Amino acid sequence: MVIILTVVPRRPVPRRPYSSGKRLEISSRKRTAILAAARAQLESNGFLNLTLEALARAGGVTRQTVYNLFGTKAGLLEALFDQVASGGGMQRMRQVMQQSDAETLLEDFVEVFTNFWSRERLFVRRIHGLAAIDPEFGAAVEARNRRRLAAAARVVERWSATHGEQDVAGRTGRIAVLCALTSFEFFDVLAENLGSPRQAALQVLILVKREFASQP
Amino acid sequence: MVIILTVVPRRPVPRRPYSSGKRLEISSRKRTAILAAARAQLESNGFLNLTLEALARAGGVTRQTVYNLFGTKAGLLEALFDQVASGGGMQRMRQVMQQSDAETLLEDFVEVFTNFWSRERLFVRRIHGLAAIDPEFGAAVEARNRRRLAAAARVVERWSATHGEQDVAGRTGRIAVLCALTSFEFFDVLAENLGSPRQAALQVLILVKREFASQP
DNA sequence: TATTAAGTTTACACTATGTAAAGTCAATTA
DNA sequence: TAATTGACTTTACATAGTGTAAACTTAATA
Repeated sequence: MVIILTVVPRRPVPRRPYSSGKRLEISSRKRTAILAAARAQLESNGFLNLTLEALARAGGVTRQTVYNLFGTKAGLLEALFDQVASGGGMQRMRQVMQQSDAETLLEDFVEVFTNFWSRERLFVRRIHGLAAIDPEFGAAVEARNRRRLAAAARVVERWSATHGEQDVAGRTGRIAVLCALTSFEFFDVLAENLGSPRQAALQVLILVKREFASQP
Repeated sequence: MVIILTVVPRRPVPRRPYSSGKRLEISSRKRTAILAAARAQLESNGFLNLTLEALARAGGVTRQTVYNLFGTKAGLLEALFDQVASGGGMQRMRQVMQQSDAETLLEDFVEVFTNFWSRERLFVRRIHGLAAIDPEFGAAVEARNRRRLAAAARVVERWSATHGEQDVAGRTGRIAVLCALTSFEFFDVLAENLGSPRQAALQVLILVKREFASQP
């Protein structure tokens, strides 16, 4: 007869409330420090040489603390990804989409992305690279791209409504082109070849306007 | 007193010739099998889950054989990269660049790349992704991109010569745009959004032609 | 002042890369 | 045909990184 003992709870049930405060602040500061270190490391040395050991050292904590805060390496990257995306000006998208004038909407749409790609260029390059080599991670990034596609669709529809043109086929094509022209990958290659992100942003706007001025 | 013995040579100097033949064939077949397995693995499961152990199993050899043949994991990837690049139709570039008619040259230039990106899409995506996350590997890929930039420059110059237009500033801008429009990254995003590589290739050609028809 | 939770310390299991050296065996050559 | 050769295997080991577990430390809180 086999007797299986129940697992002993590691942390006893608390018998009186304890909502931290100062301790949570310290914890949060460490969290921020680790994320900052991860970002710097990722941008300078790339992903393959990014070790949690070095990260913990740079953040002034132990490797175990990193695991306590983020669970796994992938979890840490996700957290970093979210932090940059939310803090990087992507929330301006909402205001922009409220824009009523179709022409201004288009210009602002382009500007929001070229701005973001420009400021977070190295970081986004690494993240998208990671998505390209790893299917699992790629799925997470693809979800965000779909949101951009949806936004692009609304921009095109707004445009078509005021300019009263384009059949459905032409419209979907235009959405795809707008999406591709405002993609990070296109921006990055363009910036590389033109020598500066500023020039690339201008060029993207020119190409987008040309696309919308064309008659299919 | 410490006595250090000299290292015994592991493989004695051969005292009679021995140029294999059939054995080299077997070796070469195994090499091919390993590369094929690496490619399949890379395309389906990505880079992070690519282990030399699984590769060796798939190729029907030992892990040590992989090391004998390719040195390291990076060496194996380089070999695979070279194999695909040389065998994938990239050598057609030379013929294309001989083309005298500027219009046809431009069209063929675009076609060579969209063809290649189309056929080797997943593979190139992984390789470029790897270049994006790892600075060291990135340098190797960048060298190839510079070659494409040089080729694009020649195409633009040929065009400007026959069409007798464009100042130097306009020409360098056009080179950058041509390069960006024919880049893999742009093609990949476009194919994703349009639903097929075929459509993407057509769209790239349209955009390139529009760029060259424009007056700056 | 006892309790609580965050963080540290220490230890371990597991996986993967890379190196080293002895052993196997079929193809080659004298 | 028999010794030689070299590609491959087998076995072993070193190193590095990820991830888990549990006991211990310490400062903030009730």
